[in-house]
This record gives sequence, structure tokens and C-alpha cells, in this order.
Amino acid sequence: MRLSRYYLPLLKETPSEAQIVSHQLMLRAGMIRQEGAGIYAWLPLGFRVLKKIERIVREEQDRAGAVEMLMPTIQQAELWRESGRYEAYGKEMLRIIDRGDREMLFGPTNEEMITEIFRAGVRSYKDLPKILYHIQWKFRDEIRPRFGVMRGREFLMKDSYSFDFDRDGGKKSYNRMFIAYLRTFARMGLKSIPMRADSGPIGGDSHEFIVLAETGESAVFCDRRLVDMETPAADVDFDGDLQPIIDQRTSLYAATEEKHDQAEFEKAVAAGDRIAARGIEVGHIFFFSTKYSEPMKAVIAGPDGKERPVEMGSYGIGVSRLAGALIEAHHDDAGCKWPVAVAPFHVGLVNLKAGDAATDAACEKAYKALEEAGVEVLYDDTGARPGEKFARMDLIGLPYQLIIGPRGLEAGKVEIKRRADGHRDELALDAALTMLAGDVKRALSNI
RNA sequence: CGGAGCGUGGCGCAGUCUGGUAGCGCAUCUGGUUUGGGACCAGAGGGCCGCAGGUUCGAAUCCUGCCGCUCCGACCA
Repeated sequence: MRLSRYYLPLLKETPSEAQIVSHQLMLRAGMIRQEGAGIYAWLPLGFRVLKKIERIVREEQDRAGAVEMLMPTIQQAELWRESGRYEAYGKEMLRIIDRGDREMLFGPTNEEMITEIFRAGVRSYKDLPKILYHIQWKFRDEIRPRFGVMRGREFLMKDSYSFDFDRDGGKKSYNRMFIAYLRTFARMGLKSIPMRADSGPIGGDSHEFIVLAETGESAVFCDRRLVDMETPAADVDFDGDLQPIIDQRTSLYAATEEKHDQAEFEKAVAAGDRIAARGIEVGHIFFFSTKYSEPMKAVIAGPDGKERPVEMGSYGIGVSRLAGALIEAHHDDAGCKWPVAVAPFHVGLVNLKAGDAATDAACEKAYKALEEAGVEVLYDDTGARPGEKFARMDLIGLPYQLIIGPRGLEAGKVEIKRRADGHRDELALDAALTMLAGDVKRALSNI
């Protein structure tokens, strides 16, 4: 993409309403624009990040055996009356009246709808297990939206729902999602720690997935061994026994500040392994058994011919929140520092002297060659001064910068700068192109 | 919802107390000089001062109502 054709409204100054670094940088880097309290438009650069996150989430859901679909944002009140939640949900639900005076709502979540869809199509235990998911916008009329996309009212969420014949099967589905979540966050360059959460009125399992970030909103306490633990590999056998991997993680101490018990922490974790850090909740998984299937009569026949309510779980990932969480985890004073897997572009190409024939030619060559190699390039072909181009590239925070100018070209050199650590290499143009294509490819195939 | 603030060119703000020609910095446009880490000179454009009433010869400024946004608290992917 040529910057001259792109829509990238950058801000030099920090808008006064932004309190946390991810919100500030998303506004400054032209990723989002606020359209109302807790409601944001995703500008081209931010939208690319959102799509990258979505893609990783999707790939890992699919890998774990979940099946994608898409449910609508608008739902009927009728459906929610079946589960009893139309009244129970309270003011957080955005209620709408249509022209026929029918009560509608903008979905805050989809348990009711997926249960309705499931019961219409599945009758027998032979059709189980199933995990269905979608990635769709939700609306929750939060009392107090804040922190940009980290706590918006409208947000993009991946929500999965599992259906099993018995509790044992339900546990297996839960474990699949558990592993999928570990992999999902790791692929984005995030350290995620599963932490036991309130299981709700029905009981069963529930874990929050907390991503570590220095500027995270809540304090977390955990065992260092959790942080150092390796991510389950891509070829993990989802049909096999996942329990040992789960046990390995859930047996170690990990708690957010609300649940933290200092005495227990000190008893359970050796002094050198105690970590007090900050984190952001980006995912939450529940096994809630027959909470919805029972009132909504989603029943299945077992081998004995008897019908019983299906065992369910639900599994959420805050996709739009992750965009903010990623910046909280990866930034410095100059701007964002995107991991390759979720970067809006892989390489920022800086033309130090637009209009200079030799420099333009070298940049065009690099631009075409990289795009052909599958590398996504944002080419700053504008007439801005070098200093301004460098500053704006640092703000946007693409993983690599390829810097080409007349002075270097005379010596047969161009420069590659890595945003993550500031490392620079000077080398010949062709060598630089080969190196970039290789580095990007390697980074994407990692894990 | 309780408490506290704020709405003035695209962004950051001053002016409001004490009514009298709507300002500053950045950004934008034009011309020129520049060009390897956020340039300089000269000029220009851009505002129903959140909205609606009211008071007044006169309102960004005073009064009333409404709308929007932010912060602190209880709640959450």
C-alpha cells in the first residue's frame, strides 16, 4: 500500500480523553475514531489489525474442531424470555422496538440463540459432540465505557458454544477450547495465563485468560513456571487426552487481585518463582452444563432412548479488546511495536528522498519485490521530510522498516531497522529484500 | 446510577469570573529556500464558540432547559 493513497490520519498530540497508552496510540496512529461513548469506527490501519487477530482466532478454533457460523446482531426478546434472561439481564442489554412494536435487542451474547439453533437440528447423542462459534459484534450498554476499545459498548467477540451428551464429554470440549486459547494468544505474541474464575450459579469450570502487560488494568499474581511454560504445539492431538496439559497449568498458583490470597501464594510458590505483574482479561471459558438447555428444552436422545438436556459450555475471546491489549503489551515511547503476526503491515518502506530518480526506482523495485514475496508493505512515498517519516513509522510500529535514500544507494546500501529492539542492518538492496522476505516468513510460520 | 468536570477551526488549548470586532500553537493550502531523525521565511484559507429558549442596545461570556463527552465509584470480553 502506498501511503499517498492510504487513509491514515495521524495525530502528533495525544487526545485528552485517552487515559491509557493503547487508547492514545490507537488514536494517534489513525487506527480508530470515537463515534460515541464506547463506540468506535475502525479506520483502515486498525481494521487490518482486527482482521489479523480475527484470522488467528479463527484458525485456532478450526484447528480445535470448532465450526464457524454467523448469528445476527439483532435478536428477538421472545427467545430471551425462554431462558428467563430478558428480565434478568437488566439495563446492560440494549433493547429495541421495531415498527410492529415487537421487542428486539442488540445481542450482548448468544447462548439463547445458539441453543435455539442447536435444538432445531440435533436430536441424538450420535450427533455429538459439536462446537459451534462465530465472530460477531456485540453490544453491552456498560455503565461506564472507558479505555478505548478495551472496554467499549460495541465490541467484536468470538464466542463458541459446545454441546455434549454428558459431563465427561463437556469437560473434553472445555479442554479443547482451553488449549486453543493458549495457542491463540501465543501466536499473537502474548503471554497468557489461565486463572480460575467464579464458576457462576450452576457450578462447573471457568477460567479467565489473562494476558501479561506492564500497563494492564488488573494486578495478577502467579507462579513463574506458568509464564515460562511452552505453548502446546500446532500438531497437538485434540482428539487425544488433553487433561495432562490442562492439569499442568491449573495446578500452579495464578490469581487476579480480586481472588488473590497472599498467604496461600507464599505457601504455594517458592519465593524466587513468585510473580506479581499486571494483566488484561482477553478470554473467558465456562462450562455451564444445562443452564440453557433445560429451560429451552434442547434435549437429545441417549442410547437408552431417553431424552435429556444437552451439556453446554461457552467460550469467549474479546477480539477488538485484543487490539488494545496487544498495544499495551508491545509499545514504547515512540509508538506501537507490532508482532509480525498481527502487524497491520509487515514492512514500512521509507523513501528518504521522493522525487530523486534513483531513490524512487530503488523503492519501487523493493515495493514490488516484497509484495510479490507475500510481504505486506506500507510504502511512504510522500514528500515529507525524513525525520517526519521516521517518527510516523515508529508511531505506526510496523515490525520492519526498510530505509532507502540517495546517500546509502551511492554506497550500495540500504538500511533495515527492526522496531522490536531497534536493531539496524546496512546491506545491499537485493540482500535486504531476501532477508526481509525470509524474516517475515519465518515469523509467520513460528509456533 | 451517585459524585466531579468539560463542550471555542482537523488536534491541543486561551478567552467566560468582570457582556463590547473570536484568539494562540500544531496541522492544512500557496510561493520560495530546504531535505539522512518531527525544517525555515513570507502569505492564505478554515468557526451558527454543543443545541434551543431567555435577559440585554449588544451574549462564547449572564439565566433556564436539553444534548454530548471525560474522570472517580459499584459492574464487565
